Amino acid sequence: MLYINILKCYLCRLKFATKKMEIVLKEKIKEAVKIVYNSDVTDDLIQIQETRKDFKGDFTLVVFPLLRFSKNTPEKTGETIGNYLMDNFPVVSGFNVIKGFLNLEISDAWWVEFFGIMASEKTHFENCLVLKPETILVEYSSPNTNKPLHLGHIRNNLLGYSLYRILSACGHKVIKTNIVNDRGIHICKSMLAWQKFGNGETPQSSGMKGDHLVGKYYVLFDKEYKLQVERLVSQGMEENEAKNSAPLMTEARDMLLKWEADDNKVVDLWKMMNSWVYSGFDVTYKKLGVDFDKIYYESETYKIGKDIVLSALKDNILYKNDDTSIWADLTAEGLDQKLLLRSDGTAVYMTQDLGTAVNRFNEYHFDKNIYVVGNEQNYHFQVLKAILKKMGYSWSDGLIHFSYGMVELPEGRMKSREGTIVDADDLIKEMQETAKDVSLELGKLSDFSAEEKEDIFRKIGLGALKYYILKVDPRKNMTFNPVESIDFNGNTGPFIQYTYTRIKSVFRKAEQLGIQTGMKDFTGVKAGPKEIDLIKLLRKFSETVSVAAIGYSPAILANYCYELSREYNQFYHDFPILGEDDPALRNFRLLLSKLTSEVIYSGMWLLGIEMPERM
RNA sequence: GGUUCCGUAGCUCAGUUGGAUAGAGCAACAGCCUUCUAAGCUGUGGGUCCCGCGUUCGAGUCGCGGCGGAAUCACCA
Repeated sequence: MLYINILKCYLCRLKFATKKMEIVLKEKIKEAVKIVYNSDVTDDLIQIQETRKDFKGDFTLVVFPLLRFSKNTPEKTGETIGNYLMDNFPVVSGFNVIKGFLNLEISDAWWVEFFGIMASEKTHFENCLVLKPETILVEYSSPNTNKPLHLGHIRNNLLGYSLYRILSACGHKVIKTNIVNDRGIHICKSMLAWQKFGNGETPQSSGMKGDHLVGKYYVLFDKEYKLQVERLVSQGMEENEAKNSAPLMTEARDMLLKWEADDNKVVDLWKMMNSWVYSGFDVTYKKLGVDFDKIYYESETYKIGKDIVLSALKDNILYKNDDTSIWADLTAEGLDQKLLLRSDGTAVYMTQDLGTAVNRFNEYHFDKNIYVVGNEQNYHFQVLKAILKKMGYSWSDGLIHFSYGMVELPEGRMKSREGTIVDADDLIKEMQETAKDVSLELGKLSDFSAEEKEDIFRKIGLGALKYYILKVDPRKNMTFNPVESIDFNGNTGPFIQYTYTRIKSVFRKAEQLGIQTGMKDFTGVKAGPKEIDLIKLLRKFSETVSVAAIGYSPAILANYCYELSREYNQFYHDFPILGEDDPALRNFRLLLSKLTSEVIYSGMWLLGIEMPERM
């Protein structure tokens, strides 16, 4: 009899260990209700959640929904079900009922065994894989070529790149794309200012990064233009008219027309200045650690957009105004009229986005096309989708605007006029320097070469910056506080990196002492509550990745990494690892540490954050 | 005015499909380095979850109505 029980117990562990405990419990509880109350329950009535820390137990059944079957008090019902599980499901080692909550205790041995299975999985992403992988385009960055990247772009790039890694980890085929806004009146402004005031200055001659040089002339245009407007207003002209007829503005508009007419001189200037900007962007992208599989240029897609608009006009999907401008009427969709081609025939932003979307679909036949674009463009994407739908492109349902919030400074929005734009290159540099200062003060890296040290400072500085931005829910506007962002304690990237390096350090020490690591023999180990807490948290990794993918939220993953690091540090503080005399327990703790470091590494990797081996 | 998003501790933020006494970090104060990295750990204080009504066994979470903030509604991108 005893033998049979042990065998039964063993079988049920083996069978259930690889499944999710919640699912198994659900089945067992269904069975309990069937047998004890002679009723069939639907899945949604059985709510299992992890037991809150303040109570004893591992999983909790909310019994309120089951009262209709038991026709009894919550306490009695919980007790009945608890007793049934105790008798029929050996993994349950105890239970208690508080109010309407049945707290189930899972045997420590089960957790240890489950941990063994987790530790032998090849990758930690195995359980994240989706059944039906999709082809997903992720568009991010989308810079203008008239000024350098700033803090807002950093959030955009980090979100886009992390989204790429998270979706890929779930088995999707993800293509990273970037659309460069390389045409339009704003580009002409920089070009015109350079032509007029530049005296042939180049990145080489000035020693300036190309994107910064071009940005300088964009600002200069604005300055000179404002002076002209002021002058006209003081001569008695009305402000709006002055803005329209200021010589610099009319010249810029002329230039755009010439550009669209392929005027050689203008196109050559445009090519030269854009190439400056691109080489500048490349440097910044590289520093940020982001890249792209395919780069689109508006200058190449706006004509496709024009063709699409003209053909839709022929099909009477669009209409022509008296002044020959072309519009979409979206009032039936609850939106407004939208201009698609100006009366002079030139394209607008929407025109080229239509072109890009169609172009992309023809190229990739994507299931989803995710636009990582700020929430200031919510309306734009609503309109884009509506127009494509109207034009009969059924795949427009797969267009997703991943709308993220603005980055504000403590004193409000960044404004170029007030010079409060936080430049991407400057910020990266500052973060690295701060990392350097902190590291040197702590003085733990004295045996490293200068080059190795710089690499560590870079990882820490960027880790701090990336984590600071990614830990916030992408949909929300966030405040960037320059003082707080360089804090390396608490809920920060460096804290997580530090936890990782601590574990690495344990293994280095083990090697020095000749202690074998990676031993999976820990039979009979009695794990403590802290260790089981860690196992529970590690177990949640794959689920967290899935949730982050479905919700398009790297923040969920970032917060998970933090929680795991905190949990591990508590464990690390209270329990010896290498100092543990019992070899089985030492093996167990070593493996627990190893798995933790791997999960932290994987989680941070999905965020695009590099981990130093020492710090 | 229309549409969308947001409102949680002094500050910055968590809070998976509605669940128990709402959590972290920073800042403040008090402890812990002769032992695997103190970028760590432990403790104390700090809340009208914007307000009201509703839905129900149960609402920070869902619905409606207010209040407050942001974005947008361009022949700019």
